[in-house]
Amino acid sequence: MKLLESGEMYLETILILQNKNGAVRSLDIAEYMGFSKPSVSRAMGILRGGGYILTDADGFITLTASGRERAEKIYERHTVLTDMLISIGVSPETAADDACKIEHDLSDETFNAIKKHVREK
Amino acid sequence: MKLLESGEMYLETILILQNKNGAVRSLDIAEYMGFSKPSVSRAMGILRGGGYILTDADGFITLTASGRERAEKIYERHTVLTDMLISIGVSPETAADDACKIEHDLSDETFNAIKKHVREK
DNA sequence: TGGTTTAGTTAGCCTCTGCTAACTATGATA
DNA sequence: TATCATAGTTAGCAGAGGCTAACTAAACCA
Repeated sequence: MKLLESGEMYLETILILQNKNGAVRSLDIAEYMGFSKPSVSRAMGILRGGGYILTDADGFITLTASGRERAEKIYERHTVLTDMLISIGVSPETAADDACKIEHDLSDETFNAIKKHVREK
Repeated sequence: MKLLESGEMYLETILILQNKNGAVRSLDIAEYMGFSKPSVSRAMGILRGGGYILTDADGFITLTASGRERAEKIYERHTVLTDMLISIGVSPETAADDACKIEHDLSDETFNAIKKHVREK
């Protein structure tokens, strides 16, 4: 099952909320992302179907191993790209916004080159 | 009228083909982008409606002033981003592919910071 | 003149990913 | 107990942007 950009955004959000609050519910995700409950509900169904998350009887959501791996990959991209942009003079807010937009699009080759470049500065 | 990412890709392609061949028809665009004729036909209708292109009686397509401005802006982003990625060690082909994906997403602030950074190296 | 190729359009389908409206199920409270 | 709030789901709409099938219209050729 191929995970699209929106799926990656949801996984990343789950990881962020999990690190911040411990437990994550659909409604937290909806509030954080500014999306409606049904949008999140459907997305969770897709992520569940793809084996990226588990939902317990009380509606609490956890990442599976593959979900966590994917979420952490995207989150790493987010932080590295944001830092890189800030380091060349972009304002923190814009840097985070733009990192968010491009973190899903870059090839591994390009991302690794950027990461290496940032480290060597 | 708001131009979306796909519209920018079409405008950029028209500019590239115009610079390469002089005259541009829908079919050239379809072939270059790997899209079907109807997809291009509809996109040209939208660009025409937005005042970005003109089509003459023989089906030849030209950019209006605003279309050219927009196309050149994107094309500049494409070349600057590609060069930047190559300069940090990304292979030319991957650099062009990734530039193509992110050229539409970056804010002006971020793009200008990247451009400045490339020039100062 | 009649058939084929070429270019473009029209109609309509599909997927993705937002949305609202309305339902269900559960738990708390008056 | 009856009501209300909270969380999630279901049904169905919208728009962007691909697609195929099938049509039109012009040009070219035997």
